[in-house]
Amino acid sequence: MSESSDPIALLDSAFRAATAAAFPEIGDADPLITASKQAALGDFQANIAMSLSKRVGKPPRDVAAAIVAKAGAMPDLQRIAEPLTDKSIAGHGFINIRLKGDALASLLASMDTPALGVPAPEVTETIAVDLCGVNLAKQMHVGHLRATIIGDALARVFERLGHKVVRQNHLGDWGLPIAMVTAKIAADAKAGKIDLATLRLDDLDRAYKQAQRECTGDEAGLAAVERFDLGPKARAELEEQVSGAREKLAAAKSTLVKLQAHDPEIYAVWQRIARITVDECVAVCARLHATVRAEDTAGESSYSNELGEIVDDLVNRNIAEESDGALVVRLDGPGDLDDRGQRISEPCIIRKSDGGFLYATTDLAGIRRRVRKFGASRLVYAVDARQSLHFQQVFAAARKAGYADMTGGKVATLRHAGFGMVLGEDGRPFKTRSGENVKLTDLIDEAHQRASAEVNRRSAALPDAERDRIAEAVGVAAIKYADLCNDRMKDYVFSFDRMVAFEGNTGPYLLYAFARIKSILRKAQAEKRIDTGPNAPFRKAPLAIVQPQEKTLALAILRYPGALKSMAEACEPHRLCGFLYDLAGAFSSFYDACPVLSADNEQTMLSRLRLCDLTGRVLYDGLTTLGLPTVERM
RNA sequence: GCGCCCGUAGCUCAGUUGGAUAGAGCAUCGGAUUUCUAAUCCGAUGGUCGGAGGUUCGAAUCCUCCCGGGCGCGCCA
Repeated sequence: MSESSDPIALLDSAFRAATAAAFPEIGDADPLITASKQAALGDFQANIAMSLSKRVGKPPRDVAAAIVAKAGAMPDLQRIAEPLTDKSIAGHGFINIRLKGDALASLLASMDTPALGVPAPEVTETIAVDLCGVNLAKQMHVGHLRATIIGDALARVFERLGHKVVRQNHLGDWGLPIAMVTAKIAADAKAGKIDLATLRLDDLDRAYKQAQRECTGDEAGLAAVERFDLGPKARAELEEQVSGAREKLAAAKSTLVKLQAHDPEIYAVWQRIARITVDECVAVCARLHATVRAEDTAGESSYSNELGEIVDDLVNRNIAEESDGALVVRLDGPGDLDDRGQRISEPCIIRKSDGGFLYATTDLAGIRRRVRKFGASRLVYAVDARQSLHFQQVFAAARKAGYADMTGGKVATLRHAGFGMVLGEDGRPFKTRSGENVKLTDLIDEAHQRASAEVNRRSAALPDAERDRIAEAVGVAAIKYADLCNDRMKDYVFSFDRMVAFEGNTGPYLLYAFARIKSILRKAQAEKRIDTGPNAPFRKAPLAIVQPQEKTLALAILRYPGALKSMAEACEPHRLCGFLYDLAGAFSSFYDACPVLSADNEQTMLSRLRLCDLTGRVLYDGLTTLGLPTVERM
């Protein structure tokens, strides 16, 4: 068992022992160690005395005094904490704890490894992360932003903690809407209107929308005309429109049949459309600094020949039943609870009365594949919060069907990491002026452009090509951090104007802190002739934690492993964002108050240089785990 | 009608297992650069934590009810 560098863990075990010694009748009790909110009171506090007071029948301050008497005498605690006395007890019975500078130094030193204090997982899991979720023949737009950014960040944190991650881009590439656009493209190609070889996603996007319109007849309008007898002209126009739409729809349905039968001509067109879509999606994700590769794509089409089998299986085992001609899985039984232990009154429909399958059927197949084929013990879905009920139904149905059962008797954890909407500054869903969805490429372009203006102004001396790279990184970091730093479940307001300031709690602020550290290291080498290579001696220099800013920085760094764990457990990237912002803030204060290269003496300089280096590595690691790009200077 | 999510400073948001005087950023005001990048730092102003009850030594946090906003709810995805 390696020594933990987490002060809370050390204090927890010490105070646990002290409490057991002071009150043997209680046995094991959580000492309730937390970081102090106010540095003036201490670094950490133990809140156990208040909670124990009633159980042992003594006033909280007396309980605290008894624990302090035992804890103060423990060698383990004496080594790391300032002496504990009655003065350590404050208020109702809070025990304030202050760590010694040299204890912080040795904790930092033990964390100063390539893993940065992050322990290997007790069990290496395979975790499937559903992310991105694009549709065939459609440009990635702001609706895919969060699914991509959040899903990628979650995938990264699981990987960082040592798990195996399977990314699944659940591509919407099957069904009638897809057949509509495929029919249109196939017809246009046959008529020589378009060239499949040079077709681009923009063309497909337009064709998709047009196909949707062409297949949608104004049946209600026609009915109204007939009912109210609004004249032969209106009637004729509507009849023509409706019959045209009916024709197109019939053509789409026949295309769907051909597609499902892998008709060579139609299937080739469809494959071409899929290729164009996936290539573009991968390219946009790369610009977003999100890892989504072509091989991470798992289209709905890839499940198409499993759906019948799944439905048969559920029917044969009496899990699904008929209801109004459709097949449903009822989920209102005692064992069919959602994540919060609530009963789900709405059944999960797995087959329509016309025999067609639904997205719930596909998602069941997805769960089965992820658990059985990939061996995933955890399934995480970064999908819009509005699909919450859908996922609760599908999860409950999958559990009922045993599709989440793993070999060995355990049941895979199914989790919907839902997220709120991206809003414009008017508080309504973020759209362009004309009401269209904002394309991600346009979003990135604008952030890049706005960042360029700043970079050109502030860093005019850097070469053009580097300035451009920095601007793109700053823009992308701004977009991603703005998205990740809020509570996932809430809607958030997207504002270039606020983002372009690049001040305060923003992605660029974090990048800036990192760039300043890199700058110090460059100067150390260039001007002080200090070796800053991978095995440089300064990386083993004794750390001296003396100034308040050094202490605050040290305490922040030590929280890193816990911050990663917390983000992964809650599937909440904003926890790591908060940590990184605290760390960057602690560094900025340190930077301001504690000269590094011009420190009073050599030891101080080397200690601070090592502190900078460690901070820089934690920042880099954390930013990378969130999926934010970094730059060496800016 | 039922269900889910949300409501914290002028604005945008944090707030850990229930813990001390509810915190940041932006905005406003005032300071800091002969010294490692001022995209920075230090300080000030700013609060009926939507409301009312309840549980508790202690509630923004847990429970109940109400108000307000958003989103869902059997054959779209």
